[in-house]
Amino acid sequence: MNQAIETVDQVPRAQDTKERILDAAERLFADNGFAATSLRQITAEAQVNLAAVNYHFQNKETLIRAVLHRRIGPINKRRFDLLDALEFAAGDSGPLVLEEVLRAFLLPVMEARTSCPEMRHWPRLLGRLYTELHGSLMEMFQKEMAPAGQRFTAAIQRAEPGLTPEALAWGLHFGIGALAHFLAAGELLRFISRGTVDPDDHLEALGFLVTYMTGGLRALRSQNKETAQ
Amino acid sequence: MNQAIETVDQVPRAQDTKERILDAAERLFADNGFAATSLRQITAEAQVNLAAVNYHFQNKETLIRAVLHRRIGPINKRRFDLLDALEFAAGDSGPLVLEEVLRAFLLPVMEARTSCPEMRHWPRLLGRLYTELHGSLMEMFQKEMAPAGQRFTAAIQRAEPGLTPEALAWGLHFGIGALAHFLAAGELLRFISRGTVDPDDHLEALGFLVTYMTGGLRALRSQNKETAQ
DNA sequence: GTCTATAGTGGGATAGAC
DNA sequence: GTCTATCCCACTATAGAC
Repeated sequence: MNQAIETVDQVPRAQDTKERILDAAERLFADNGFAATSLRQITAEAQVNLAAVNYHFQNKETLIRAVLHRRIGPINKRRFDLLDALEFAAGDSGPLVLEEVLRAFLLPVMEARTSCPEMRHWPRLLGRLYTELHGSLMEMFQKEMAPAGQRFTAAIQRAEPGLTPEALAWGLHFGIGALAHFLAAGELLRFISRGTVDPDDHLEALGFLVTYMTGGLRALRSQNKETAQ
Repeated sequence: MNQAIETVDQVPRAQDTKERILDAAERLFADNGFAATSLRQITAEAQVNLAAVNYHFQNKETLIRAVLHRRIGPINKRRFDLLDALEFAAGDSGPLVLEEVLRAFLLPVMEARTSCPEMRHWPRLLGRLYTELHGSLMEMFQKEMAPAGQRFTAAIQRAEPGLTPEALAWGLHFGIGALAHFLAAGELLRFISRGTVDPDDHLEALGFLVTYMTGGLRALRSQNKETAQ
């Protein structure tokens, strides 16, 4: 009742304009990509005036930046919480388990789609990000991801000491690619599996991806031992 | 000498207009993506009149289709030749080696960049393809890739009989993602590895990717055994 | 088959009233 | 902060001369 006092007849304006723009942009960018989404589509979906975009954000690039920035922090916060718990449990000298480290990295992205509603577009958005962004946007993203990259690189290193830094970089890159491709083009999986796999079951996907990445990284570690002579 | 008789002062017109458009489009699509590349850029680079595009191809979508179609055949031909050789060597009942099957699938794409000049943009183009194409274009690509998909799925199945069809689909999907991400965003690898890895060395990449995919698929096979009870 | 010219559309951005 | 109206630009596609 209370909440209605100030918003009678304002149903479509319940949220702040700025946030409504971000919400609409997030969904459209995720579904259609950055280049293919026009500001007009965004303002139409947000039920907001076209000029509002240029008022609240200077231009389209800054809007993209804002859309990404809003989500990166919470996702990485969750990652760090999970990794903190693993490291605490392992103590100063105990071992870290590769599967669990990878799960801590991947779970926040996977669960985003289902757990909290306002996060549900992030996975697809992330999938698009890697192939569509260039220049300053990519640099901005790399800067925001650098701390997570460093902490998880170190954790994987600790879990699998046999991995050289080069092999770890390759493995991480391949894993991110597998993740991004699944998030952006999960529907292909329906085709590949002839309908027997449901790509919308993200927890199942998490299990398969953790297994796959673990196997891939351990194989890179073993190969390295062999060629080390 | 002979070849100059008819082409004096025709240096920029040495090639057929249609093919020059395809060449320019291929490079620009690979570098900037499909949506972000304009027909004007293409005709400018091809040193061809703007209207020529709509004369030789009806519209932009058909041009994209033609660019893709021109390369898929030869790549898959090479794949089949390599797989034929493996299957011949293995005979009717002998085993296939997973590493070799994957190498037969990946080598033609990797070597495309370096071996024959006119193929050098295909890898990046392929990387873009999976995340940028929709609807009819994606269907067309799937249709052209279906035979290769079926043959290699069967070969992997033969190499690793323990893999369930579902696990194989997941593994293949992840592997394609790793490949596409490497091809489209290889520069990220420089960043992740802090400059110690050169993503332009495609033969090195092939080795790492074969190892990674092999390890991932074998891990999926083992996991399946465990959960089979 | 190749060109010029242009139609027709939709985009990002802004000026200026309210 | 919000709106209308509009500028200016780039794009795809086509018409029609040569």
